[in-house]
Amino acid sequence: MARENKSRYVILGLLAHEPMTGYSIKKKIESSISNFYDISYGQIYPELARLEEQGLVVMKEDTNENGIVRKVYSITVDGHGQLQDWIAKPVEEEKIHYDILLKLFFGGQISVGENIEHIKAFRDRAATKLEMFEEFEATLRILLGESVDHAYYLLTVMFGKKAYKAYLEWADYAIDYLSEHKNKRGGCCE
Amino acid sequence: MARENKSRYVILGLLAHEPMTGYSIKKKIESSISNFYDISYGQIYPELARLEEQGLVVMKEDTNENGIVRKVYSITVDGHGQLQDWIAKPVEEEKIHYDILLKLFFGGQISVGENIEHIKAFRDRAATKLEMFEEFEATLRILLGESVDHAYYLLTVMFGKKAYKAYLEWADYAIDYLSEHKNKRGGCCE
DNA sequence: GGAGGCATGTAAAGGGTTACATGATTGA
DNA sequence: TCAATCATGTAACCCTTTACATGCCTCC
Repeated sequence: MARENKSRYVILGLLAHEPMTGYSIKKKIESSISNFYDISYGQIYPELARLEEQGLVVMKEDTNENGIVRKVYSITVDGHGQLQDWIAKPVEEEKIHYDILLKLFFGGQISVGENIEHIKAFRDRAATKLEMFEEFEATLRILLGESVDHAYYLLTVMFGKKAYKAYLEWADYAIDYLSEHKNKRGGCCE
Repeated sequence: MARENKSRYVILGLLAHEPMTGYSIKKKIESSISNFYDISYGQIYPELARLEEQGLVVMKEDTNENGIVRKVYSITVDGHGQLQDWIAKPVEEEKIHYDILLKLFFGGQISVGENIEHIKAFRDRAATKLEMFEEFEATLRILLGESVDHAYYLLTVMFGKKAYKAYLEWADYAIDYLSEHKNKRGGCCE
């Protein structure tokens, strides 16, 4: 995590599809991969400037009828090359970095009830996300013929679906488990 | 992610169990929560100094028979209070931040074969981790009576088990899916 | 008139990794 | 003797978030 400057490749990846402004890059990320990736304007604009300097993207000012200027960026051949190199490189090892697990690991420091509340909140979020991914899946399966990209997008959505389904099942299990234990013995902190 | 200085609470959490040196804190993390949390010495030592300055831990120099000094840190009442406050606070929303999903989202930029290779590598890692979690589970179920902490530890292990099982199933599905597509149409980049 | 979206940025601060630096002990 | 483990730290650098700053347009 952190060493590789993913933001630059995500930006290049989106520009490989179509020219965009910094603002639209942000919006696109929010509407597509926000579940797997985050970015802020504080990263996008300086990164676009750097990419331009290095010749990986080119900027064209687009003035509309009202005289408002938008900076539209397009990917160059060099940029495309670096993008492909990055995508083809071996995938970084993944790690589960969830607050819930860290806090649960130290769960003995608070009451069983508080731990259950934490898991319930997690459970609700997982349920919402699962629904969302299921809707995405339905939509995508209809659009599937249109472009090869949709197949890859679908695979990421399927990951989300299967992952959150497992998370939800775990949460139900964990809540049951702790509820039982809470009843069996009074607990140290109840 | 990032705004809350988790490292300080993880350190406090471990010190709540027993006094430790910076070095042993690192080792403990590696042998227990390394799957859910990472830390480096570059974080531990300065953080311990800060915690001491703020009175959340106290340091005692422990000189052994050879005259070697170890700095052993213990948590204070204040430290314990802040630890509990943190654990009791609502859990941060979790996000799936996996390189594999980012690269797969841009999978159309490389060949189907390369994408399959990426997923296979992911699959193998998931299989290894799943096995590891299953072994942890078996060990923990035996030790379960010893301490309340083991129950919470078990829950995090169960999460790992269920998560990686789902990841593994997804990977098998994704490999099949792409293999089929590869055979159906030549693909743009094959 | 005001809210919300479009659009572009900067600056400070914080969190975290990597590399460097050092040195003793222990077991093979 | 050599590698590994115990043990403590610093410095540079990078990535990222948050907050601030600005201004136009459109729709209600």
